[in-house]
Amino acid sequence: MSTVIPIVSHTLRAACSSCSLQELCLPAGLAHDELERLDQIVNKKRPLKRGDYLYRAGGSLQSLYAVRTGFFKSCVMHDDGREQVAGFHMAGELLGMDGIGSGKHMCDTVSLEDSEVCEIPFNDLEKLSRDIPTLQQHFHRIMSREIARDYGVMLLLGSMRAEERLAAFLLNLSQRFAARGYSSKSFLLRMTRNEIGSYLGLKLETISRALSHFQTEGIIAVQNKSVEIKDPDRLRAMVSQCAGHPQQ
Amino acid sequence: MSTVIPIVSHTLRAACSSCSLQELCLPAGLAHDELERLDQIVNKKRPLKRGDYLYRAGGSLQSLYAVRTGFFKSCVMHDDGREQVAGFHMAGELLGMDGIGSGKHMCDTVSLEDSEVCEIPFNDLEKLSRDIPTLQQHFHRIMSREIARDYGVMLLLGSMRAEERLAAFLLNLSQRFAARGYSSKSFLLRMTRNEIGSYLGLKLETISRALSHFQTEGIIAVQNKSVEIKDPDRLRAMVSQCAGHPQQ
DNA sequence: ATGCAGTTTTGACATAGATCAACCTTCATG
DNA sequence: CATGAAGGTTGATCTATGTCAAAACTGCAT
Repeated sequence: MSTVIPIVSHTLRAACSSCSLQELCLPAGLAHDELERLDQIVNKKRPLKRGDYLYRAGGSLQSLYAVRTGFFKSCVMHDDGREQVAGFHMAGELLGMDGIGSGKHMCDTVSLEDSEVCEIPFNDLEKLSRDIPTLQQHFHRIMSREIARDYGVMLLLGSMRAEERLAAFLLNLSQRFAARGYSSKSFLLRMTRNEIGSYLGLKLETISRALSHFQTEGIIAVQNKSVEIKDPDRLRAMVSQCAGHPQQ
Repeated sequence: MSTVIPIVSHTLRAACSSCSLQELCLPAGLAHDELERLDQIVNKKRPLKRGDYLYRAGGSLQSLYAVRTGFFKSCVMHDDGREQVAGFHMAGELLGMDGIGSGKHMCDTVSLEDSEVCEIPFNDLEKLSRDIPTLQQHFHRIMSREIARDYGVMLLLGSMRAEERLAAFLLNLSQRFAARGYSSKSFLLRMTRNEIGSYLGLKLETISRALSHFQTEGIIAVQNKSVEIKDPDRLRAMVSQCAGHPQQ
């Protein structure tokens, strides 16, 4: 008797209906039968290894992607090669929305650790969201929240000093881990100091110094990629009222 | 014979179908009968005077607004009162999309000159866009383009030097005026140096010095609010290849 | 285990842009 | 037309953060 090993294609039907990220992700709020219709259009992509590109700037946009596991960065690039990290993405977040307007991706999105994504063909999503108002509304909310997040980053880049920016960044990560059921106090930085710096508009040395400084102040404990937040209140205080906030 | 002066309510039906901004604005690409259905839900609001708020951060979001005439700024505010201009808006642009996610506006939007807007009740827009795929697609493109624009601002704030930022800003204004049929070479700055500085993450003195410098270089001519771009190529060159681009 | 490339830390020094201050210009208002 | 407030320009100085450099650490690949 021989065992038949089935040949699987690269993409498999995903199952939003049984996914633990349901409530964080695109399907949030859908009824059971609506979920099943969403399952019909969402594909699970083969896993990405660290360093793999999910998509590249300029490539034509066919699908959006939801992070199932892992961690990503999105980078916008200047003509001359300067690169800026525009965001970090974790489980449940939707990627690719910047490319809908032009039909082409506007940034590179790269896996920072072994990751898995669900692929959502965009035409199908538009079609389905005409039928399912809850889905339509939720998709609009997700896009809008991306705009609101971007405004926050502008505020950070435009009017906060180095240590405030880093404090805001750590608090933001902490919150997002908490929302996913991980510890808000203790987590791993999946990205390098250089990538943090790029995101925050600072140089890697500045990030390194600021982390060291937070540590000597007893606000956090860092060792390599691992961070423990010891005094979240002081972190929060740094962000909101940096004494008269002189800039630069 | 007495002339009867009709009492008009504050909001009147708008007429996208006969609006000259049609192709820049929400109705772009709609067929004639679809346009008429859009007209049914869009209201023209009473004019705003310079300094009037279109909406305030924290206020509940009921409608999006399309700029019909005039000029606006959007400001995000920090807890401690620091304020950052997140964008400037001109005719044909859609405002308020940042608030859909939370149901509350995330920024203040203020008229910088006497202006008029069309009000688009958001629930009606969602409903109508389920019926009119072209409208749905176009709305998605508009939101996406706002995200893409924000990425551009992040790049600017995170990795460009003062004069590059200002050059990019002037070119962006120039382009947008051109798209509306105005001169791309010669226009008025509707905002103060302080507001430009806030948007670009710089101080007003820096803006003033950079403008003066561009002028002595023969790249532009400035007098108060009026700008003439004399050498757009050099402006473009400043943005894309600032010699090895050391940062700050 | 060993070596090597990439990452991080830390120090010394340089500088872009902030801050402070004085003065000038423009424009709205009585 | 006079007056004052807001906005803009310019100079002198300060400082946060960038730049450069060296050394230490980490972890993958032989």
